[in-house]
Amino acid sequence: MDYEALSELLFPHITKTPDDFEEKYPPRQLKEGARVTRFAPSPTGYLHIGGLFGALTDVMTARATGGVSYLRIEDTDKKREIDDGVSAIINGFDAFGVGFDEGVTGFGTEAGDYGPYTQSQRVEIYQTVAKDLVRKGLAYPCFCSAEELSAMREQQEKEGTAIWGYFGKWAKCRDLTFDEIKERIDAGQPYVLRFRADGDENKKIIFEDVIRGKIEMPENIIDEVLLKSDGIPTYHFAHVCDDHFMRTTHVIRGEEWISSVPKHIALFKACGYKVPKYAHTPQVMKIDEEDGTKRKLSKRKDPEAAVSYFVEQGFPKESVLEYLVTLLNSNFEDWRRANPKADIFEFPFNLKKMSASGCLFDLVKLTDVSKNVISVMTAQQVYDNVEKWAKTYDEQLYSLFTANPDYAKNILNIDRENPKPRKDIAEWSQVRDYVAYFYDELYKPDYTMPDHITAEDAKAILQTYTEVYDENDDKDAWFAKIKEMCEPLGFTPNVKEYKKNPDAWKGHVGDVSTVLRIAVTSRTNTPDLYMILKLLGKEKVMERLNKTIANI
RNA sequence: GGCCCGGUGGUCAAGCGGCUAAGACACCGCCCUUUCACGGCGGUAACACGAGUUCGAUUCUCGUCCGGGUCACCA
Repeated sequence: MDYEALSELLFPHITKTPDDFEEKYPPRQLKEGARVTRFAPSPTGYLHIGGLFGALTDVMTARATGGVSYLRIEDTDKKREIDDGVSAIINGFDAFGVGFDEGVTGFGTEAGDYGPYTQSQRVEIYQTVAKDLVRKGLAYPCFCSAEELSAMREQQEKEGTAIWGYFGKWAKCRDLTFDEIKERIDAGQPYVLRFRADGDENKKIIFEDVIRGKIEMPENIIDEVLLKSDGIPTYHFAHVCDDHFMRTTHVIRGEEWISSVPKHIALFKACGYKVPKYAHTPQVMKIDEEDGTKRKLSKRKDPEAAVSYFVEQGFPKESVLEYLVTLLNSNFEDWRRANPKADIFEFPFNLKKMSASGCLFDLVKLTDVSKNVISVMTAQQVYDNVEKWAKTYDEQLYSLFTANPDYAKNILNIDRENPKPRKDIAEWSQVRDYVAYFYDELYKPDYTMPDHITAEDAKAILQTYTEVYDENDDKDAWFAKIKEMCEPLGFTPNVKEYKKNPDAWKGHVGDVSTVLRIAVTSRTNTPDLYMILKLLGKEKVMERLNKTIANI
């Protein structure tokens, strides 16, 4: 077989050689140990939490080693592609402040010297490499139809062959003569380009996965499709060409790719390229509500898998990132305690410390992380975040806040500057309820008093308070007045005294405060009541006290 | 079915041949406290199972079981 002639027959339009691209994309000049990583999604839907998880792994690996991370769009399957797939990905990352050093940066824009970073624009590269492979006798055209292929597969299942696929005696087009090929091509018969595998199924290939250690698998014997009938590469071939010419050092991807590593290594070797290091990450799972089993988060079944879910719920981006990094490297939480103010991307992330087993996405833990994140924000930061969130997700809250930003900030600042700030808020969507009693528009009065307080006592407490209430009191004076009220009403100002002798009193100062609290906020639990009264102002406080007295 | 990955408390996880088997979240109790929250202290709770190697296995090997992945002109 004259492979040279075959390569010209198949790729008459390709005039470049792989060397031209070697020159165009020279090895990167980076310091020792710097890693080049990439996140390579296909634009088939919204960005989901697993994607964020993977991208974070790429970006943090590059940052921690002084390397480069880039975003490559794998749009080689036009059937599955959706219209705004690329923007969904870009916007998703933007929303979470995850930035790549190179690659696609927006619709039709990109940065970096190793582009284009969109596979559909790299067809010349793939075909140049493919032509070279044909010239070397390492690839051949295959004219088998989809029907023939599925018939082959059925036959293999029936015969119980250990391996399914296009190989050995099943590879009907493997040894076609030049004339046979030419005849079919001239007849316009469609074909794919297949790799001529030379692996031995009885031999093992061993590679070192950065996360999992040694993995041993049978050599690849399948004549994998390199170029589809439209001349577009398959994932496998594009992966090899792109990660070579983009000079990727570490291929970080989901564990579903482990089984195709022998294929990829064989391809890298056939092309004469250095094999990159592989790191196969664990999958993010969830418990299936129906059967209670652990399973991979699914785009279709799990709305919370979409990154937009967290945006809608109002989780700050920092919270989601912090939580995800605790999943990535469990020593992150220790680092965070030691470096409470540091930027998350300064964390010395280590791929090797990643767990190999799949982890459940734990919303409860996220909530805890988020409360901590929000608790150290300033009132201004919280306000800005809430304003931005509410603008799209809670119009009423937005207009209440923006009508009087200072009032809102003062509310959000209650107890916030304490050495140990409160941790009430995990998601911005909770703010509405948190501030409800500060706004008449949101306030739902509820005059229910605790069971052990009679209506008469509650009325007496409130009546007395209206008489002594002075909005100019400082906190000490204010509380002193409440204590003074106690004894004449049959309550003790001393909680310990009450516990010692509960039968002697109707209750203690805490109960008096509770009545007051309920009258003003309709809640038994609130932050500092003094500040609440202060912010509400005399007029509104008196109004609520009187209404409560009238309605108990 | 073949091949591969994984399996430490409810969850995330340290641990790499000898430990009373860390820590975080959740849960429970106590303390602090005008409520709640915060904070402090304490508690319940785990090495899937069976062989083997070894003086000694959570750690190494094999098998079983369970969970996951993969075997497309999808990525």
